[in-house]
Amino acid sequence: MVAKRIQEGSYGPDDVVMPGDPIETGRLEGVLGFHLRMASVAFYQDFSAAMSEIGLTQKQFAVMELIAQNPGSSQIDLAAELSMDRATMMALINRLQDRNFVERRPSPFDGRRQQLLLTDHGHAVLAASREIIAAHETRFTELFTDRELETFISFLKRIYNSSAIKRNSLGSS
Amino acid sequence: MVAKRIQEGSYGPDDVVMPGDPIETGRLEGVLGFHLRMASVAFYQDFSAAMSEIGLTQKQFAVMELIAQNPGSSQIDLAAELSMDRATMMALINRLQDRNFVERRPSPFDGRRQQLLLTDHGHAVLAASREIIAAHETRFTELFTDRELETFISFLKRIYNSSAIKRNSLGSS
DNA sequence: TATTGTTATACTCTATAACTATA
DNA sequence: TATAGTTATAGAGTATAACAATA
Repeated sequence: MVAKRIQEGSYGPDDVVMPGDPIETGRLEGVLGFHLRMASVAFYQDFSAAMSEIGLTQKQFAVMELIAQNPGSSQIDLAAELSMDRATMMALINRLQDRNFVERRPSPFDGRRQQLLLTDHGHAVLAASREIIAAHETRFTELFTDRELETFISFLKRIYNSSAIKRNSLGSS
Repeated sequence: MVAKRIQEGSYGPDDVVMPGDPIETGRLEGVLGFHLRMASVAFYQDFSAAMSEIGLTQKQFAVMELIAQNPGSSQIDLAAELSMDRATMMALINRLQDRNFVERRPSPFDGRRQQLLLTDHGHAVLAASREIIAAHETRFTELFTDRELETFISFLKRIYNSSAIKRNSLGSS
């Protein structure tokens, strides 16, 4: 390690780390959002590697599970459930439709809506995905006891069910 | 609610959800990765809203904190620390450099490397960001006791420090 | 007027591949 | 040969704005 006598704008040769020095996380160590993001990235990377053959992303898989569980639901419904934008969901569904995983049908109840349904192919892909994802999940859940996992998930839910976002958002237009 | 008698490929009018029906998460309820992603999205959205004026992303902020803590470190060092790709880090640093937050200097120790440093402006922006982010963090951390928070962070670290990714990855080329 | 879908646009993150310079 | 940076390219998520059709 090298002594760091850092003052803004004045770095001398002795003030910088040397090649090979370990990176110190410093202030980030106490930042919940940082650890959450790192964990999310780790999960994402393992998911992507596991699903590389099928080629579904986490969001796409979640959407297909939701459509399977709630056939006939609309893009707006799913977007709201996943905290996504309308236009983002539109693009996501387009990709799933292009691959013949998902079908749009005009809603008989509301002319503005489209019912979303899985195709036969979509059901088959979802079934195959579930197996791969079960193994992927296990690689992480095995790091915890059942009780820890329950606590962990309750903490995560506390984050995304909180009203922090609404309190902070400006309501949009 | 509507009875669902779902069989693959055969949906009748009574097999679908009605407009207004709540979306059920179904199988996703037991998927750790789903809850982790939802929490991460909630954090991300609050972060973005809070930082809209400054316009730093979570990753950009983390990189600036790491450079502040480890002046002179290289893109490769930071990329490895944050589980990012070389090219991704390159693009990220380019953006920070274009905004005059970060400076690249040829390393005196290794001709292949560039030392990364914050500019004076970068230090000022980082200081302002820290205050905003402290408020953002509090909106979530106040949902937990100190002890819960400690447990929560230890769980998240267990995820991203695990060897699950390496075990699953194909080693790349 | 409000809602849903749609289209267009733009930025960021992510990753791969290939190239250059250096070790 | 391996490493660090660089460039080009591409796909995905994210968001905003604007428009059409419908409620």
